[in-house]
Amino acid sequence: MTRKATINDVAARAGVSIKTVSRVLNGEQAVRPDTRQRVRAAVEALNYRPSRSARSLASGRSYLIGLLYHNPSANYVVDVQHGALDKCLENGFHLFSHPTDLYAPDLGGMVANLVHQANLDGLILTPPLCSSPALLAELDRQHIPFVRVSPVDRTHPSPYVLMDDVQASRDMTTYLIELGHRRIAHIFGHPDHAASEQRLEGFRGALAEHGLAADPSLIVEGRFSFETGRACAQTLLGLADPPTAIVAANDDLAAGAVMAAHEAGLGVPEDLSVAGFDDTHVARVVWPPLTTVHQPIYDLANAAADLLLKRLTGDDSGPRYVELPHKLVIRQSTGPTPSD
Amino acid sequence: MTRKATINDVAARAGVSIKTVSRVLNGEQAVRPDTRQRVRAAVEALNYRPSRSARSLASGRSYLIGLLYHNPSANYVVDVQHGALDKCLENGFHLFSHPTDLYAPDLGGMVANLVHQANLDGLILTPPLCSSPALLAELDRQHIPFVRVSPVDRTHPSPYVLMDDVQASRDMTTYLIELGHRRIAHIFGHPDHAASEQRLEGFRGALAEHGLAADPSLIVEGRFSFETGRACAQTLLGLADPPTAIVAANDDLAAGAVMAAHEAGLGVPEDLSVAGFDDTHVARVVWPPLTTVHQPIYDLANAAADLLLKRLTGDDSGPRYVELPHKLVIRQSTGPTPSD
DNA sequence: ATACAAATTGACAGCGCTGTCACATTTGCT
DNA sequence: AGCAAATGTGACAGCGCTGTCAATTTGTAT
Repeated sequence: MTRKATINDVAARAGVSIKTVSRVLNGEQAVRPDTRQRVRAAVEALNYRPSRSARSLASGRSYLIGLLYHNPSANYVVDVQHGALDKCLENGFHLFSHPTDLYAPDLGGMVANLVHQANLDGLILTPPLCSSPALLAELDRQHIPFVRVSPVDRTHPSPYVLMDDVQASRDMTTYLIELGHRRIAHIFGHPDHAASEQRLEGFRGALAEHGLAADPSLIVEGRFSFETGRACAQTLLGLADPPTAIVAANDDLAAGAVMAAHEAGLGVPEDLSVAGFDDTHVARVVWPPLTTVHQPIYDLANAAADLLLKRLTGDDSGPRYVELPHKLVIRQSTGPTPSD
Repeated sequence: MTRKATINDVAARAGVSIKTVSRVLNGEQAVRPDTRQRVRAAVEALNYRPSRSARSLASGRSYLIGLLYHNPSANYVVDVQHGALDKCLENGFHLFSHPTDLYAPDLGGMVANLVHQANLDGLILTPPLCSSPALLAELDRQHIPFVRVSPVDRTHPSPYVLMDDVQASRDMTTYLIELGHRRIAHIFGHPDHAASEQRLEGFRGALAEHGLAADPSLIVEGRFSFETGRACAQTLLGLADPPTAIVAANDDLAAGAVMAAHEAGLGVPEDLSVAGFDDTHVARVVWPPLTTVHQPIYDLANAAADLLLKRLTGDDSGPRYVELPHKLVIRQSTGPTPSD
């Protein structure tokens, strides 16, 4: 292996100046097709890769974007990472994933510091970080470009991608109603995650549409975790008139609810239907496998990265936001109303 | 917000040359304490952060290390990432996580290309990548420094961190034997993952130590997945003389086995004990929660990064490898032999 | 052909840092 | 006190690329 080729080697081989090589590499217009072709060939022949550091030092941009998350679900995180990473690599960027504490006293400052230290060109914010007003404000103040994944506040001018949580929840609830359920409970997600509100809203909407009363005792607040799901379900099942179905705000909660049913000697779905949300790994690893809403996490992240990169490269022609479709995944944790 | 401070600003403020600032920043010895102090104060006052690109361009190093994985378990991946990232940040490095296809035709070339393109200073290899001879050979050939997490081949000269899989498996099996089990099955992990062999070895060792015969029909090969665990357990439970306990090579397999037991109408642990391995999220999310071996993934990755960074910064004084302790986590999926 | 605008291309100066090497200052000894 | 050996410090030349701006070539309308 010889020394790594530099732009000078390419220029020499193509018989042009380094500036022209630079032009070709950066897709600038003012290069004649045959010159462009010659440069491309030289790049190919030398297996030349521009140095990120040099390019970054000279241009002021780092070709690095950051993905920030504060999320207990490893599957969510990994899917988001892959979606964003693939798009970045496709465009010659790289991705830094970084766990970030939503509750940090000076969240905005921390993040801004991270951005400067690593010299990031932009950020992808996932829930619940994307709904921290303090963070958004600080990023705006420092002119740090960012996109949001599944935000709730659609008024902020930054680009975002999302799916329709309200509609997805409404669909799921409707599905259960159509199975014959009348007493349907909801385990609320987590107060920090604005999506929780939307899932509740969809739940209520479906009930209302079908003329079902919303019994307040059938709405209990979890924390997006297995343990809280279990506790909430225990509460629900201990009611004088317990529900025959539960719509949980995510899969972990649903898994906890399934466990509580088992513990109470109830069969799922014979005695109790349980629906999850997100279609994470867990949904296929509990017994019975969960009926859930498939959230296109990879695609959301991919689209988010796309939106951000377009901004960074000065292409403002595209849309400011992207909405991706959800899908109901019917598995075995839901069934008809118990016939007793 | 004014323009970001550069090394020149710091030097001016401290009344020294930029070279001296550079010395202080890089912990070089030849600087008098009071000078050092003055520089530190200036850095502090200006909230100065060296530019990664400039430093990297000038020094040839990138202060970036890569974490490569090919692993279906998101929890494993996320834990490894955090362990490595924390250590990197602690040392002014950054971490670049990258999924990598073990089966890629030219794995070595792909990785070498990635390393050059992103200009990585070194790599952390997780299983099963760390046991690809072709990959190791190519990295050696290109003089790319790397450390391995949980390797099996201890003869390769690269540093590594691991826990004792054989002993852990032996401990788990012994635990089941002490609960009274005599017919104990093993669901083998995945042929690509060398740890599988070790877990099998520990299993066999424990049996032998207690004078128990190893019935070949009680050892079935899974693929570290929920689905294969379920299928394997179905096979085992269909045997004329089925086992009363199963030691699975990871938690997903164990979760699948639990599901198979449920489907067969067997209670866990009343009729069948099931033990997992790794103590991932899944272990707490199935019913009943799994008895398993806690693998200190975060700590392993942290130690791996430490080993690598020490090498990179020229400190060869430390050990070449680190072994971390495992721990049995007893939950509710295991119990005494059924008394029938 | 001629003049002029437009399209291409190149020369060159940095970007902010580290490595080299020369110079200045101290220290340890006789 | 006097000198060599440490020790501490600075000047300066890049690292490989992009931005600026000027120079050159090409195309087009006379």
